[in-house]
Amino acid sequence: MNIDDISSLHYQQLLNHIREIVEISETEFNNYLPKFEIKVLKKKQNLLEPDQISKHMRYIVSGCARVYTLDEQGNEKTLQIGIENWWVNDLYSYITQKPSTMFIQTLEETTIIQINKNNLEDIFNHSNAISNFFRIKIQNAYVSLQERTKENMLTDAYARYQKFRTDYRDIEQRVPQYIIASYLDITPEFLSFLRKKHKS
Amino acid sequence: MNIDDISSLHYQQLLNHIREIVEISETEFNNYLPKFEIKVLKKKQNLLEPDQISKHMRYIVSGCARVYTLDEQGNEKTLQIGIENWWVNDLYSYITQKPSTMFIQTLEETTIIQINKNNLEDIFNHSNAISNFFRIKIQNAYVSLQERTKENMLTDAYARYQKFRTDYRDIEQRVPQYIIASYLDITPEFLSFLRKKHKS
DNA sequence: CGAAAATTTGACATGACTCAACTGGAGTGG
DNA sequence: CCACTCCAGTTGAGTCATGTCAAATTTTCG
Repeated sequence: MNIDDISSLHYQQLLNHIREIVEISETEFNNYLPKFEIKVLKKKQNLLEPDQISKHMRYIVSGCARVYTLDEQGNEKTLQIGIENWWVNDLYSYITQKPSTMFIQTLEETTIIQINKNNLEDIFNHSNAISNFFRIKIQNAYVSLQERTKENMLTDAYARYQKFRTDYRDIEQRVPQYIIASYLDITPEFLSFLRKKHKS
Repeated sequence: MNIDDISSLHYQQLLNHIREIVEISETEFNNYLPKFEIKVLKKKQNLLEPDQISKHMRYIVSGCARVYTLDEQGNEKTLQIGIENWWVNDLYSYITQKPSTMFIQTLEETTIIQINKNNLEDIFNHSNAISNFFRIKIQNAYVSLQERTKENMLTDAYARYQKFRTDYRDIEQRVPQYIIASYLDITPEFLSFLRKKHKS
């Protein structure tokens, strides 16, 4: 299998992903293909760093990445973790085109497909399907984030941990515990303590 | 001024609000007007209650409302507070058409304009402007919610209170302190304590 | 195998909660 | 227009969830 075959597999995966939500023909999609670019990153590399402006929408083909920031004491706070078929971005920076405060970091060797903001907006003007796809995606992202906000307000750390384990079983096994702790907004020590306490 | 004049003022306000974000002609907008309905509510009335399905997008013309839910012990947790020119909804229930867990409650006498989901989706199919308007609105809502999530993770209760006061000065003066506490995810007693402690 | 990274442990500190009592206004009815 | 009630806000004592820091242990990986 040569490089082009592999690329075309990746694009096929993206097309299938889009087709889970909207209808779009392969020929139409192929028109836009040249605007999407494939990137392969090693583990622990950054797709975005603080003070940079997020210029792309990014889709994970394979691998794993997270969005995190630092508090004043330098502790990491993870806002999002994504695997295959997730989109990862700092939408704040992408939408406003202002400098980000976030890192987007790969947690494994990761392949992404990304598209530049201007190019994507061009596509929005031509394609109702793509435009609808992203509207629905953002809607869904909003709803999950609201669910998470609610969870954070309603339940204690252990309940949140359990929910994380059931909702993201596949993620849990692939990322170190200190990152899960930083996603749950607790210290690694406290997560360790909770695991021990509830071991049956 | 008769009732129709007042209604038309309200619709005019909505049009101006939409025009802050997208371009749309008055004639086009007038086509959709019959689908929007005006409602006036007294203080402390509910626009939505748990187990109901949210069937409308709701725009506040005047007054004030909040979205909140209850934890197991029956404590109120406020997820959103809105005043004139805000949209209030439980998007989870609206988008999925599943039963809500939220109350949407007026905090003052409040006038809203609302539109039924099916009607709004009809409009999406006819009007790129309206469709874009809502895409952008939801994007912005996502970004603010992410900012809030970040704030909650990064800063302590008093910092959050201060930020609330500067970001929403107009809201702060109109809603009781226990509701602000429930928005900040602290108890009213603790907010009272913080205010005293930092009084200069 | 050895070094670095991740996890666990334990002692102690603290931010935030609970509960109960008290204070002070705002609204209401007589 | 007073008296009463009721609700929001305040106070304080005691408690609990979670954090901090430092050291010990285990795992990962070059």
